Amino acid sequence: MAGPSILGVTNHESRITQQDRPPAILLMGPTASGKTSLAVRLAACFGLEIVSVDSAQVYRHMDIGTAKPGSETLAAAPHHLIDILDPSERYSAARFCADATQVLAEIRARGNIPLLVGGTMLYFKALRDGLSQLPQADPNTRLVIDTMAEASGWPALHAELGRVDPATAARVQPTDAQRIQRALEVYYLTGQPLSALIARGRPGGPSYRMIPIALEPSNRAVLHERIEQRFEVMLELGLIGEVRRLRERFELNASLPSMRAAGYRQVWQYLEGEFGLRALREKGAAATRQLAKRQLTWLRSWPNAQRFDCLAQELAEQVEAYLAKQLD
RNA sequence: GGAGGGGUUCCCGAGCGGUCAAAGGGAGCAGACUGUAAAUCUGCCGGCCAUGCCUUCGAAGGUUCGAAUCCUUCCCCCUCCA
Repeated sequence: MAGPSILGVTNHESRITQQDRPPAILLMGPTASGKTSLAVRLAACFGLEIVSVDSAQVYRHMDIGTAKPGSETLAAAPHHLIDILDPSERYSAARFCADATQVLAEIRARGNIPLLVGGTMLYFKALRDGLSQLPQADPNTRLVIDTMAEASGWPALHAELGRVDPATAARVQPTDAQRIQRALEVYYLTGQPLSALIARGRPGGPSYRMIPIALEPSNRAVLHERIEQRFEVMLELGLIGEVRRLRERFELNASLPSMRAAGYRQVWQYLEGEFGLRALREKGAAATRQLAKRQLTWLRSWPNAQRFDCLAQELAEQVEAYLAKQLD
């Protein structure tokens, strides 16, 4: 099931009705930019319903390392799409689209305005632009492809992709195992090249009037400091124990999306004895800095976003003032 | 005090007379991104008036057409014997 585009603005004729559509606020920012506290404040201030856009906070029992809002916060400001899966399960952009679509409809039915908050930029984009009609991930097919890759290597599979789907092969690196696998998976499942299915367009029209807000640090070094301190606090709060308990309670392995999340992956490696506590500190923080960097790359390319310095003292007031005008 | 080993570009670490601004890795920076996205991948990574020039391989000298690579002295670090 492909998720329809519910927030899209790609449809030109829809601009006329832009003002008629109900608003949906998008609060986007890198990790450690203070999204949660700002969201909680805005929700209280404007009576908004918070919808999490976060590929890691969807997992139950992954609380410390995902900087999930605490129970008191959640009680005061409920978040949708948090704690909806076990760490042994797999989520996806498409499932997010479907889930978000439903949640947004419910919020709308209640007469409320949604505040979508998070840092998973692909999910935001999928919501904005929609997703093409494509088959969902198939574990068996992926296993087959992995087996082939082990035997002949990813460049060989890239060559194979070049035969069945030259267009996709041309834009995917021979080293990009993940995308080669996905493209081949789509082809094996449907008999159609991924590029052909994508060429049919993305279904769904815009249903909401998006108000995109981007939080960006005016000083990267300060964000880095925040990230380092926060990872340190996570360790103090027992991140290692959290992962240890997850491993006892669930059937997990290092290749699951949940265990590849920034911080979790490094703790996993630490528990496997790959390195010590000192290296864990460095690697965990570095992984988080790199995540923030990729998020910022996404944010820069987001069109028409209202941008705020997440390090500003008056951030909350600034955003409040902006929103008050937008929702007027 | 004696015997060895070592100090290399932000970090780790190769190099051991020219093909070396110096392998590789890490970090960092920039970018890509359609069901794994907190993922995956790509490029850059001493400086510059830039098909060349300048500064760099602990410091200072020396050998040589030519040194990060050889010699001398000095300064640090590590191991071992005392």
